[in-house]
Amino acid sequence: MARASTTSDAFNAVAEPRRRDILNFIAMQERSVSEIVDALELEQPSVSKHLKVLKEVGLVEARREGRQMLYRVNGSAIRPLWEWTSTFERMWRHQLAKVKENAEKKSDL
Amino acid sequence: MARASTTSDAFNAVAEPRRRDILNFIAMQERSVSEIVDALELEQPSVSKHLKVLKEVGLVEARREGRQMLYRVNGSAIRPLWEWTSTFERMWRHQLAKVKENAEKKSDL
DNA sequence: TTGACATATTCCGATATGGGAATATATTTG
DNA sequence: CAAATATATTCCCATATCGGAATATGTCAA
Repeated sequence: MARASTTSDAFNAVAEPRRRDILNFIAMQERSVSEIVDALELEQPSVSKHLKVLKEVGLVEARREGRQMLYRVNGSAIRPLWEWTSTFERMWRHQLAKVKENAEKKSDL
Repeated sequence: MARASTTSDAFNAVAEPRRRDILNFIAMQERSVSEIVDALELEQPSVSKHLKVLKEVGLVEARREGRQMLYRVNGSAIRPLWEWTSTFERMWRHQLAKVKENAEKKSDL
């Protein structure tokens, strides 16, 4: 076997930095392909290919308007990622809390 | 160019489902390699290789105890992932709120 | 030292990748 | 219809991957 396909799930799709850039750029507002091309300074075919991957895993949706295709983020598709990371974020906070606790103990000496 | 290396960052490292399984398993308690092998029913070399990737990106840390190596999660290394996904989680909640709002408007008719 | 146990590394092969270049498709306009 | 604009697809290739199998390294115990 080789590495899992980029379209196998959201985790694999967002592993590519350019795809995260695209998602960031269209997060607040739907954007056409050429707007993405201009903003991120990527080749148009490259952007279309990345969008295809994002669409296959449900991270973006698109609608046509004239000759343009307008892409928008489907926030809910990132949910599994957020949920998974959140369990570790809790750990991270606990660790911080412990460090703080210890620091306060020391300062009591 | 090909796909970015799995060791290029946490996003790529975590794209592999088995590596997430490993992180989940050792999240609450540090574990030896053989405990991971037994729990996840993977080959030992496979586990060692996955752990190496996770270690290279700082997602796990290890210490030796006798012949065993005990691995633990470094929660803070998942932070960037959590932060990135959080921005979209906010969007997701907004969308939900809108849906709810509309549903309430309708029920007022 | 030798053997047993625990883990890490190396070599292999099939596979999917992302960028570049070229081209195809779709839509509007004249 | 033809030309122009916007986007999508295809082909090629260098590269990194994951699993499997075999082997190497490290540590303890007798």
